[in-house]
Amino acid sequence: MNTSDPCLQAALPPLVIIAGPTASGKSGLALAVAEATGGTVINADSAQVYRDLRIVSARPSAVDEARAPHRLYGTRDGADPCSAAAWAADARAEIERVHAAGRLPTLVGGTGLYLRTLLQGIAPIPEIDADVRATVRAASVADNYRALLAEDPAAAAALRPGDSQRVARALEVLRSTGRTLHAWQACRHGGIHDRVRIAARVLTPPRPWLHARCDARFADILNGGRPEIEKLLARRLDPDLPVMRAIGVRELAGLARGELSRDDALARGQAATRAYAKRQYTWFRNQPPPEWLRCEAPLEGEETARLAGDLARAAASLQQMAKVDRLRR
RNA sequence: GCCCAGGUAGCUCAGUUGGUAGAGCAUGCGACUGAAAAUCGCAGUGUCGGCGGUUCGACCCCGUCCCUGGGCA
Repeated sequence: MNTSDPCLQAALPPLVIIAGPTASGKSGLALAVAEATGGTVINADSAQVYRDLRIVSARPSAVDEARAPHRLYGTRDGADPCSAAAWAADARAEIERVHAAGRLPTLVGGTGLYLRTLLQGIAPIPEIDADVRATVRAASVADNYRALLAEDPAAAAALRPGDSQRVARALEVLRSTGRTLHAWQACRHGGIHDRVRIAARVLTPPRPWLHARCDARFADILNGGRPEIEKLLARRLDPDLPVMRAIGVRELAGLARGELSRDDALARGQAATRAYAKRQYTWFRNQPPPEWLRCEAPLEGEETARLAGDLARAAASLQQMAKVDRLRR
């Protein structure tokens, strides 16, 4: 398909994207858009995909979910780790399904890497051999870095010696596939950015406002999340699994085991939430394309409804263009 | 009232046999190609409790006062 043809481009189906830091009001905005358009909300958050974390990941409530269709929330078992590529494949399928039903998909979430993988694609690296992975992940960063220096010096030179995650990834890709990560990354597969028309908003509210919301949210999680954490702990999952590393899990687990006081658990969880929000500000400030519009106003009062109206209108005009184009043909 | 231990970065604390100070966390900035709520990198800040003394020089030694915690009464 020649996507440089303006008529064909206009026929591309619309996609709303809402991104931004945690606790910025994304979910409420997505719900408002879905209600205004009869659309479907699709999760783009790496922790909200896990069934085990409803309260701790601040997933939309059952009441919210009843107001509009929600997809990819709590669909994955904690023992089954998600990944950027796995999520992108799921999201792609959901978006196609929603478009096939003639509805508007609204992607909402704070995991920048997931959104970028969906839109731009990712290197087509095969699954890592389980034994290779287990060996690499069990070793210390220092040992892995030393090994990488010997096995793939170029990769080692490009990474910081303390970057445990990336050092391990580079090493396990090389050992499992026989090719370097750099070689794999020469191409990207699966991106859908040229198959949809996007209306995107990045929420970047004032930092003090967001910090207050982060603190209040974690206080709620601490109060309400204990049963959920006890169930999760009873599963005795590998502590390196993503579910176990989600913000709040370590703090609530420490409290449940009596290793942390309530005040310490609260302070640590709030700090972790704020630090995470900071990383998201940095990502969304610098990574998305310039046509993703920013919204710096705090989402409170009428602001959510107003922004939702904007997005619904933007999506409607994209949809209208596609319909007119189909009639012409 | 007496005795003891302390008062150093926003917080918790380290330190200097006397040469004006440092880590973790927090905060800010940044990176980010398959566990990303992950994993990393960089940066700033101090009247070292007040006042006085000794000294070429005090955060460190001496005196005194204030404050905090503990003990005794």
